[in-house]
Amino acid sequence: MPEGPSIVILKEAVKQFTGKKVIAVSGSSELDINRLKNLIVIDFKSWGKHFLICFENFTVKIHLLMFGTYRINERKDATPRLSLHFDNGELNFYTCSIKFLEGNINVHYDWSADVMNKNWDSKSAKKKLKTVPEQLICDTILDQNIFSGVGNIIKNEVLYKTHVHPESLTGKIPQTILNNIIKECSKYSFQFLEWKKNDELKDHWLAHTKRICLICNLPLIKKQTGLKKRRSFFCPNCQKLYL
DNA sequence: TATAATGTTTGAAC
DNA sequence: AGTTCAAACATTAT
Repeated sequence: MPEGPSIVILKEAVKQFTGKKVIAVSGSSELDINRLKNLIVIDFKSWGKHFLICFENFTVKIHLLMFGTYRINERKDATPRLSLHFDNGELNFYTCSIKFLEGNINVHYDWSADVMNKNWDSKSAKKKLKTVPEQLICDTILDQNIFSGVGNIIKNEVLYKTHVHPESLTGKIPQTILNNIIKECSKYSFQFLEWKKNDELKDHWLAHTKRICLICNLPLIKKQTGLKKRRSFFCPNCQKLYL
């Protein structure tokens, strides 16, 4: 379900509750979620895959992990982890991780790391890349402190589009190529957003889950790569291995 | 039907 | 002490 763009869709979908008071709270969360009752939602934000419900003195951080879902003004046939009721509707979250972040939200996040944030800073990402030259690029791209919001699908597509082998060493990739990877991580996330909204995301996949390279017609390799051991789909012929 | 997958944290084991 | 790795949390498409 959730890479960064999916959380942006969620954020846009709940705008109707901004400025509204929470009139009822329920859910299976182990946290003291009753503290939300009668509080006013100041804002909804996101940082990569984190969905943030901001109140005056603290923020609720929701992470959908791999299988999390939500419903707006609807319910699933399951117990919500968190359910918020407003006078104009309800917001239900299922199978997610919930945490409280105390105080000013800006203290908790580096907004420049989020590839979809207006403060996204590619130069800052570039500096961070320089600190991990020995790391495989497939792991580096999934590092949420560098490319917050980028998930495994985006990783595979960006590496295919930039012709870089996922097992390349970050520090051995030429600067121009690295710049292109950084740019694509953000650019592809916004394309992902539009395609997802139109329910046509999979139609645009060039490498992810694919078997044949569109460029050379040879079979793509499917392999768990890097320390993160996430699956990569790549063409060893068209994607250069930098070592 | 069994498997694997858009993810992350935690804590045991080494 | 640093690393590596499995477990845990589930759900759903193939």
